[in-house]
Amino acid sequence: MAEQKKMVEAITSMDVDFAKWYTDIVLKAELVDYSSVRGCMIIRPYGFAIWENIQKILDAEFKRLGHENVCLPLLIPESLLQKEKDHVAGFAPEVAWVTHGGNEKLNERLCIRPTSETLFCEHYSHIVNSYRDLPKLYNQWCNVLRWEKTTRPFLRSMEFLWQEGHTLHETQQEAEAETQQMLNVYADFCEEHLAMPVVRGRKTDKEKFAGAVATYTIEAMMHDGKALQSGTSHYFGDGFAKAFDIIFQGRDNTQQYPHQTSWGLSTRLIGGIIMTHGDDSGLVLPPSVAPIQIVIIPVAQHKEGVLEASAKLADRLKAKYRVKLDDSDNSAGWKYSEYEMKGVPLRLEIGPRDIADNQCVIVRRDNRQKYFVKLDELESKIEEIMSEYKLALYEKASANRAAKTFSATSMDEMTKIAAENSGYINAMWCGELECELAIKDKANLSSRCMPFNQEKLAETCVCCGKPAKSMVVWGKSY
RNA sequence: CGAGGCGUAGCUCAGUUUGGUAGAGUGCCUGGUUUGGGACCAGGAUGCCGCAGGUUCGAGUCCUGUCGCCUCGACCA
Repeated sequence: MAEQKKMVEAITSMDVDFAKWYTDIVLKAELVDYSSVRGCMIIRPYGFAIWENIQKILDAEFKRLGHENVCLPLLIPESLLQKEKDHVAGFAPEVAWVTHGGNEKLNERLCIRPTSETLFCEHYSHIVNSYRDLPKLYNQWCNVLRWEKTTRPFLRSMEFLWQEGHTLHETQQEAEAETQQMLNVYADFCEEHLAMPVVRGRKTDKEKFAGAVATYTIEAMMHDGKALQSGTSHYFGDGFAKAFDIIFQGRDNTQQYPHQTSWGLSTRLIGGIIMTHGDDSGLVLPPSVAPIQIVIIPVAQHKEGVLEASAKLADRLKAKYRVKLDDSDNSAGWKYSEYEMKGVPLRLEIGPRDIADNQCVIVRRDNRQKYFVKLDELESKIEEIMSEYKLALYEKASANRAAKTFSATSMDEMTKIAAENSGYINAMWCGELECELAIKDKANLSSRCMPFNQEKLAETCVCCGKPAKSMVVWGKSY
């Protein structure tokens, strides 16, 4: 493994100040710029390209599973938002209101969507009449706004981009299966495309979505041991349907309420990618979503034939990869640092010596390992290196998670571990809110989820000692 | 929303204690030499000192207010 040396003095080291390291990367890799509105970020081309790649992959998967894209309004009338009482109670503190149209005060305030359940419900109530109209499998890619108190680029911005799937089903079983299916779509996407291992599980009642019967989540662990809720999928039962009068005539000729789901994944995930794979030289991107997968850097480019050879390689690789040839006047060393900052998975160097030997040099972003590759076998070698690279990212992230996952069977043990470490603590729980609050109070940990992969660590609740109902992953979250 | 920190050149910041010509590094532009890990030389451009009031002969500096950003808590995708 090549020596890991910090090349870029401009970034704060992640061990010194992880939060600062994060903002340094976000700005210096040109993912975002701050805007003049608090908490709202400008997503720059390089950052947006990552999102577009995420979109492309997920959108294809949604459609493969039968979902259709739609576009609903940005504004929600207050009366509509108010219809489901748990939902409005959950979101009221963080909605922004439009009160005027031009100079005229509106009769009814309009809320800027924090999420679109209510809009989908209203629409569904118009278009669903029969079981033959079901299921409805809609999704939209859009922006939403939540009046957040503390904001950070990607991780928690007031306005953010996401997709929200909203589906209606004839039966509970179908809706529950949809909820699980979509959670797995997210989880597989994270693991296969983003090289981010996730824990799949269910949220406790305290942590679940406002108005949901059940909320499922995928939790990723960041490099500093904190958890990031990276995607959620909710089962609503027929609560929203009742509140919004969505009624269909069933196969048995009776009036019935459909069962509903929603699921979402946001630009927050980009923050997750940064904090999962990044290092002191900058961003480290998984190939699936990297805007540039291979950067070609001509060495001694003023010498005859170098630029021509570089351009030829770029054309050749463009058939299969997102490639950039940097023939700017900056020195080769400058370019190395620049594209490391930007997390480009592979760097291809080609100079006079390589041309003479009919080869090029390929360098991996994650460990700077160098490969001397004959041009005849370029594509096959790149494929090999790329898949090793991707695997290495996944393994590094898994190793970090394993090293920072603990378990506890008593409160003393739990508080001690929490005080000395950052990470997940697995512990048994009785299911009572009281204990959840007590754990927050004593160990400053919140429940991240009740994993589907349960392990019986003890018979009793870590907090109260009463019989335990499930194992919970506890931690600190973003 | 609580506690703390910060707003001066594109960026990072010094200058504020003790009021008196607006600074450095980096980046940017021009020309030349370089080019296998952020090159070098020479020349050049760039400021409503966050904003609004006030004190003063004079304010980047003092006072009041206000807006914004960052960090840590509380709340949340």
